[in-house]
Amino acid sequence: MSIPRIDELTQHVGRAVRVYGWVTHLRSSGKIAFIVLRDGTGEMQGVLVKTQVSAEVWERFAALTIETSVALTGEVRIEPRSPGGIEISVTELEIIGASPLDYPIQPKEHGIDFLLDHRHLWLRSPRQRAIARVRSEIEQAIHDFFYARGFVRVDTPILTAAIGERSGLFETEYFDEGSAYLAQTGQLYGEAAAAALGRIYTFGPTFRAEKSKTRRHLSEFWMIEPEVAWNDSDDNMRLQEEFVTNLVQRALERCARELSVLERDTSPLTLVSPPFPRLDYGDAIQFLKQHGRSIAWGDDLGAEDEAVIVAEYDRPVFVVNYPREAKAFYMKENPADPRTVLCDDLLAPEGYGEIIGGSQREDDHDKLLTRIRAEGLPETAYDWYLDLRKYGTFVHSGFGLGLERTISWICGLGHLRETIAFPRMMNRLRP
RNA sequence: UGGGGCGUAGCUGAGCUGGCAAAGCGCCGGACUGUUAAUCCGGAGACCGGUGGUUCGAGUCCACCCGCCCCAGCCA
Repeated sequence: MSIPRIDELTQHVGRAVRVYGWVTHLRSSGKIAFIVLRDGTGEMQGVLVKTQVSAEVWERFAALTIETSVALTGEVRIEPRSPGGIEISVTELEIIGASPLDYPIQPKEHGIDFLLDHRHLWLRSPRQRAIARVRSEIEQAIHDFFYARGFVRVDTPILTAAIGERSGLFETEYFDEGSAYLAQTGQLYGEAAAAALGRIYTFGPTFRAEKSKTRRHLSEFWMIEPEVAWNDSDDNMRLQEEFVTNLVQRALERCARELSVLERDTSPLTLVSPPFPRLDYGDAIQFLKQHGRSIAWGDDLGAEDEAVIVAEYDRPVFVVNYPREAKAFYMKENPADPRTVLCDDLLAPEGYGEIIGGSQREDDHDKLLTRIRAEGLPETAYDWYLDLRKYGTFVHSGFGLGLERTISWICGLGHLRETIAFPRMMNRLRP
């Protein structure tokens, strides 16, 4: 007897099979009973008729509960009335693992706190499965995109000395070396790798100990950070718009079913194509003033400011060349206006905000050292980073794409916490 | 960390100016041979987040504490 997965059942019509899975739904009408079974690849329905099964099987059905794991044996039929379109006439029903009556997740509304407390079980529900599949598809698309363009994937350390940016760090003891910190970015290591390999990208978890409680922040999130030797800031933005367009297209092509489960209106996504508008920071400030925002040159853009800008366009928007003080120390001074740096933020439409931060990197050794000192950063921690400018400096650029923010936008979600299997937030370390 | 909101049955959630704590889902018992979150009849299940206070009387008013949600900041 063959033991197909549910997504393979159409190849077994007319034959008897055994299918393993979890009971997601039970219905009974006296002498006929239905079991909806889920195995991760799909859903199907088993039907039992009392007069056609043994008394033992009928009694076993009566004992079934939601999320019991079972094996159903019977002949496969095409059946339009079945969820999944396929049905098994059950002749044998084996209970693998019983499930008590208090299974907490019901097919109804629950509060978010309750759901996150039961995240390990919530993952089994259709919406969460759809999001997980979109995430997996986008991750694969990322690797495919860079592989096709000759990029080398480089894995950067998670335990680091104090380097990176200014926001909060998670600290831990590290042998005799004092404190280690969970990485906020792999970028600096990516720059070293770019000098060795030309075009690289990193793909890994990053950590921020900021006490932020918003729909757009997690303590642990995954970031994709390409770094390309000899790319200037314009090359960098062209790579970004091509990359983001590619990911959106991939989701539209390969995740139509999942996006439908998520009730995502895909029409805004179909508009995403290069080139994305580029708005100079100074022009953005002018624009915001004209729209009644109280903002001055030098200020960073707030969430409301971003929303006003994004509302003007039907696709992601670059805001480029911010004032130096608003940005990280490693960004290259803008030759056309030294008050600013060669950088870009990519703002996603529909209120999703920043999904990418990118820049050309400062390749002048002395200017970089001046910046490190001006920010009061520990100079000794950056000696190796300065070496990249000492031994054959090179024009290079890169960016960081927030995976969860990108998934949240593509799936049309209200909060980052659903985009990752086990989200880490300031008040949530379990499950 | 600042501003706003919320906490009532396993879950969701009414409860007005203080006076016997709704309902739905789930669960239990019963009916039903094609159900789709099945339907119909019956049932159990609540020290109303905690501590103190006001009052003849507090889920309701007050103080403090705890927890959560939303917004802002930080950023991806």
